[in-house]
Amino acid sequence: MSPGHTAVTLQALPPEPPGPCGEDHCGIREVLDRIGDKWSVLVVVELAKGPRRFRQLQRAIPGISQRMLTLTTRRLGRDGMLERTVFPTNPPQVEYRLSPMGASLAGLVADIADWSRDHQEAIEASRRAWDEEPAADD
Amino acid sequence: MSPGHTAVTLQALPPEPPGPCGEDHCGIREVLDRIGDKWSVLVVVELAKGPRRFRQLQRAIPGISQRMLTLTTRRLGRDGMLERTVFPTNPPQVEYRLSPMGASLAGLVADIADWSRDHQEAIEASRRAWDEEPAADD
DNA sequence: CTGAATCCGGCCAGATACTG
DNA sequence: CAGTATCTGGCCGGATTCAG
Repeated sequence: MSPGHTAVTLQALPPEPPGPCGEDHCGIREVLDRIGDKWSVLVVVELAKGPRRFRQLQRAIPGISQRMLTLTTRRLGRDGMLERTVFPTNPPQVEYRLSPMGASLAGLVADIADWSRDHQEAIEASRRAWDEEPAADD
Repeated sequence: MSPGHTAVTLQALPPEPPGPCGEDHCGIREVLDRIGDKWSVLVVVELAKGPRRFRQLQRAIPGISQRMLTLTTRRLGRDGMLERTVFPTNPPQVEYRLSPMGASLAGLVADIADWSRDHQEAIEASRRAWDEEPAADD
């Protein structure tokens, strides 16, 4: 992608794809893309407990791969949710900690967690009822 | 996948896959799987304004396909977030409206939207800074 | 230890056509 | 109008390997 590259004859691929952003859900998409993925929430929750190093994070989050942890921390860093500090030791150590905005996000995640807990049983009950009687549209 | 199939000689693939559910983020995953996907939030936001019919929803949410709207409403219905009412008219009409729990979820989504609005600019600024100077690890 | 790079399989979403 | 069925491509996530 050369930056100085201006609209050739590429039959102008739709510049504005499907922008369902007309009223009150504009920034939601971006935030949900961040916290909605598989691992970001877990990283945020873990970092809310205090600064962690790369390996520490990986051990604290069972099942995450190095690749996914790298991508997740990078994206969170790009969005300003966490700060990365490199200690030029040997072996190298990198510390991750939530930025103020990241801490704020952690609070939001905590709210979601509370809501989840409060409704978890109701949701599971609803699913069971739905799965058992397919003809019952509630 | 035959159900009566017990551990052959497949060098025992880990029976407990990746259960990162040990402390406070148990039900979060399920809720995020619901509101984290591409369309559910938009459907909830739209239904928060009042009951809608299928076609109405689709028109209110640019870019969603029939298939995705069907799947989204079905999943939300299975989780008890909305109720479906069929009017045996001609042509048939189906009305969707948020259940009490769905309305509660809408409140949560509103909180997320508020947070998103409050931090949208900061996030974009962070991204711009990140994208322009790759060497700056903040 | 902390990453980057590559390959690859599965799942999800979009497009399309068909039914009641 | 309200859905279902099928095909298909893309993206994401996991495993592995290489580098600083």
